[in-house]
Amino acid sequence: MYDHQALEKKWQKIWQDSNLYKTVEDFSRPKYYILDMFPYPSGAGLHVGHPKGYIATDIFARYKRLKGFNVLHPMGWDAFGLPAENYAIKNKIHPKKATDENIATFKKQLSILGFSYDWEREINTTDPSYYKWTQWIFLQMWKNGLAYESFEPINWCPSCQTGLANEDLENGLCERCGSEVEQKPMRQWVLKITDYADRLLDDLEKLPDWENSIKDMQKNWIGRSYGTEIIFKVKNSKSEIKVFTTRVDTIFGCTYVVLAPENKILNELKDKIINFSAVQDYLEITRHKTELQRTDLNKNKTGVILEGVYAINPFTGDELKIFVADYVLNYYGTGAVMAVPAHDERDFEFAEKYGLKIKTSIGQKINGRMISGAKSCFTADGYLVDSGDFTGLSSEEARLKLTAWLEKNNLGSSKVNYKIKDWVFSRQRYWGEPIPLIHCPKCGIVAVPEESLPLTLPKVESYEPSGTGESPLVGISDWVNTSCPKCGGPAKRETNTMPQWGGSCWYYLRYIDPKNDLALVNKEKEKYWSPVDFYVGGAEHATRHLIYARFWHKFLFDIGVVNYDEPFTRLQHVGLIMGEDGRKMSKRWGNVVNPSEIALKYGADSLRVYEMFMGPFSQAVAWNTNGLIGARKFLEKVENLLSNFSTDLEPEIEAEKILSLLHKTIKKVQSDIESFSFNTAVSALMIFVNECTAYKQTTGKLPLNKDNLKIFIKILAPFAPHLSEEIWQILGEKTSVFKSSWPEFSEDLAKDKLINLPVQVNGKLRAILVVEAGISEEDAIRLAFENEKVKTYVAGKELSKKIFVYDKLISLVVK
RNA sequence: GGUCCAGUGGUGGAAUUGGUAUACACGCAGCACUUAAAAUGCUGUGCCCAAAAGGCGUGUGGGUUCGAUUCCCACCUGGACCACCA
Repeated sequence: MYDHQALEKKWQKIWQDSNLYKTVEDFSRPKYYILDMFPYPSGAGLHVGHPKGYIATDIFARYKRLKGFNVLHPMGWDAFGLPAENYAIKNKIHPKKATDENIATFKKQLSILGFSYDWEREINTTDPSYYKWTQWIFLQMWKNGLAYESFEPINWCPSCQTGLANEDLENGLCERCGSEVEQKPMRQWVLKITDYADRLLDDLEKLPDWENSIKDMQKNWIGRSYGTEIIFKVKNSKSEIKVFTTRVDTIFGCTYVVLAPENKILNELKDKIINFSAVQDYLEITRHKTELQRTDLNKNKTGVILEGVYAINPFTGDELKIFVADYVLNYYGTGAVMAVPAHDERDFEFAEKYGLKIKTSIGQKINGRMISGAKSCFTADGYLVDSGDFTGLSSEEARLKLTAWLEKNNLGSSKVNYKIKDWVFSRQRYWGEPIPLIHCPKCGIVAVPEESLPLTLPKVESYEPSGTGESPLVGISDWVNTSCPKCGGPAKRETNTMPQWGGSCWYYLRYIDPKNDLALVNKEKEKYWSPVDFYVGGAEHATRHLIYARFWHKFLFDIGVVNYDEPFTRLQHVGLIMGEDGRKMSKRWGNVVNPSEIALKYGADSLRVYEMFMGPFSQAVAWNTNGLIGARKFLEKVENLLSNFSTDLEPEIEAEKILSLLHKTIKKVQSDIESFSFNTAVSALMIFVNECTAYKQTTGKLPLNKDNLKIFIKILAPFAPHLSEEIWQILGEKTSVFKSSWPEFSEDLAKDKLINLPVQVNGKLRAILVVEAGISEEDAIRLAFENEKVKTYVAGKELSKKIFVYDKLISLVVK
C-alpha cells in the first residue's frame, strides 16, 4: 500500500512550481501538437467519461516529450452557450459568473488527475480578447460574401426561443431540450458553407490518418449526388417546372410530377388551377405540421392534384398530372420531383394510394433475356425498356445520353446537389458573441470597424429571450443605438449573437499564440505549430464541430491567415464510458462516477491506468469499480517491487529472460502508444511486473540492475506519472523522469532465442516443438518426425504435403 | 430505408500481410496465512468426459485453403450516424 494522496499532491506541486510543462518556443526542434476537444464547463462537473480522452492525450504528450519532440498540449474552455444562460435566468446570476465558477471546478478536477497541460496558454471563448478574433473572422467572411442575411423559414425551437442550424436537430427535435422544432421565417445570418462543400468532401482524401467512420459520416452529411435537372414545360403556359433526379434513366416511366407545398411555382400557376381552394386548404394543413410530423416515415403520404394543369415530359411529350404533396421537400433539389412509381418506392406508395398509372421503363437482363414489367417497384439499375430511341441502354449509359439530349435541346443539364445546407449562424439569445454589424438606414449593413473590436456583450438586467424572436439585446437601447461608422448617422446594432459552435471553429489556432493582440495568430508561430498533429475527442462532433472547423480553416487559408488548408492531421474518437449498469452516465440514472472522488480514494494513477486498460480506446465500455481495483493492485505491485529498493540487495544478476522481456515490453508499449492501443500497452506492463515479482519471490532478488529498472520506470511514467516520478527519485535520480528520454530497445534482445514451433497434421495441432529461433526447414521437419506424438499420426501413412513457415509452424498432410 | 462498425469464456477484452484461439484483468472455486474476517500469496478456471486420451469450440449456414476469429458469399443479432435527400 502506498499513500497515493500524499504522493500525488507532492509531485503535482513540484511539477507546477518547476514549470515542468511550459511549452518552449524552440523552433529548431521537431514539434508535436496534440489537442483535446476542449470541454463545455457545465455546472455538473466532470464524470469519469470526460477524462478518458485527456488521459490518452496526456500519455501521448508525455511520450512524445520523452521522444524529444517540442510538444504543445494546451487546454481551454468552450464557454458560450445555452446552459449557462438558462442557469443565469433561473438564478439571476450573470452567465459569466456561473461560467467562471464552473471553469474553476473543472480545472480543479483536472488538476487532481495530473495532466501535463501548459496552463499559461489557457483560453476561454467568452473572454473578449478571444472573441475579438471570432468576430474578426466573421467580418472577413462577411466581406468575402460568405455571410449573408436571409429571411427564409428556419428551424425554430419554441422552448429555447432561438433559431437553430440543421446540425442542431436530432430526429426533428431540438438537440438541447427535446422540443419539437417549428419552421419559422426569420431574419437571420447564414454562412455559405455550401460554397466549400466540394472541398470539404474532396479534401477528406488528404486525411489518411482520420478514422474512416468519421470521414464517412462527413461524406454522408455533405451528401453530394450527381444527377440531372430537367425542365418540364407546363401545358398552355410559359411556366416551367424544374425537377432534380439522379435517375433520369427512368424518365420514360414518369407518370406525374409532384411539387413541394412551399414551391413558388404554385403561385405562378394559381390562375390555371381549377381547384385552387382545395390546394390552399392542403397548404394550410401542411403549414401547421411540425417538421417531425412531415418527415415521419410511417405517415401516410398525402397530396392534392392540381386540376387543369399538366406538365410535358420532354422525351415523350406526354401530358402528366401535377400534384402538390408534402413528401417532397422544398429545401432539397428544386422542390419538385418527377414521379416514377415503377422505380421509386415513395412514388409507388403515392401512386397506389391515388390510383395513378405505374409504367415500367427499366428491366433486368437475366440469362441474356430481358425481363420487364415487374409487378411492384424495382429500384435498382437495369436496362431501359419502352424508352424510345434509348431502349436497351444500361441505366448508366442512359443517364449520360439522356442528359446530353436534354442539354442539346435546352431542356435540362447535369447538376450536382448536396444535402448540406448553409449554416444558420445567428441565435436570438444573450450568451454568445455579438455579431459585429450595424444596420444603417442610409448605408445598409455596415461592419463594425476592425480596430474597435471586440464588440463586447453589454450588461443586461434580464437574460430572458425577448419573446418576439429577437435576442434580449434589443432591450439595451444604449447599446443598440449607435452611429454608422460610414456616414456617422444614427444606426442600430445587429442584436443576434453567434451560435455556440463559433468559438470552437478556430480555438486550436489561438493556443499557438494566445495573448497576441495584433493578430489572430503570429504567422511564424502558426507556420511552426500548425496543423494540429493529433486531435482527440467525441464522435458526436463528426458532423458539426469538425465540419465547421474545417470550413473556417479553409476560409482562413484562402485569406492567407494559415499556411495549410486542413486543420487536423490525425483524428481519433474516444469511446464513451457507460455507467456500471450499462446505461449512459447521467444524473437521471444515478450512475455517475466522479473522477475526483475516485482519484482521492484510489489514486489518479490508478484511474489513469484503469481507463486505458478498460478496452479499446474508441469503444464504449461500462465502468467497473472492480476493474479499477485491479489497476490499483498493479501499481501496488510496482511500488512493492521497487520502492524499497534501497534496502534490497543490489542485484548482480541480469536474468537473461527478463532482460529480453524488458526490451520486448519497450517495443510493445511504444508501438501501442503510437497506435492508441493503450489497453494492450498496459497489459504488457503488467506482464513484465508479474514476471519480476515471481522472480523476486523465488530468489529474493530483483532480476535487473538499477539502470534497467529505470528503463521500466520511463515506460511506465506516461501512464502513472506520480508513482513513477516517486520511484525514479528513489532510484537515485534528482531531475524529473519527464526530463529524461524514451529508452531505445534492442531488436536483438527483444527476440526470443527459443521458440515454440507448432506441428499440425492434417490441419490439427498435434505437437509443439521447442526449438532455436531461425531453425532450418530440414532440421525442423526432422525433429517433427522424431516427435512421438507426431509419429502416431503419420505412421503408416503417405506424406502428401509438407509446409514449413519460418519460425511459425510445420503443417503435414498425410493420406 | 441508407451508410458504417461490431458479434470470441461467467464479465471487460487479446490474437488479423491467414499460422499454438481465449494474453492481460475482473469474477468464481480451492489452498496457505488468521481465533475469525479482510488484505495478501499460491493453484485452478472455454465446453463434453470421473480422469486421461480424444472430440467440439470465435453469431448462423456455406465457400476458398495444408491451415480461417482473420478472406469471400448469404443470413441472423446488436450498435453508431443519417434519414421521404428524389
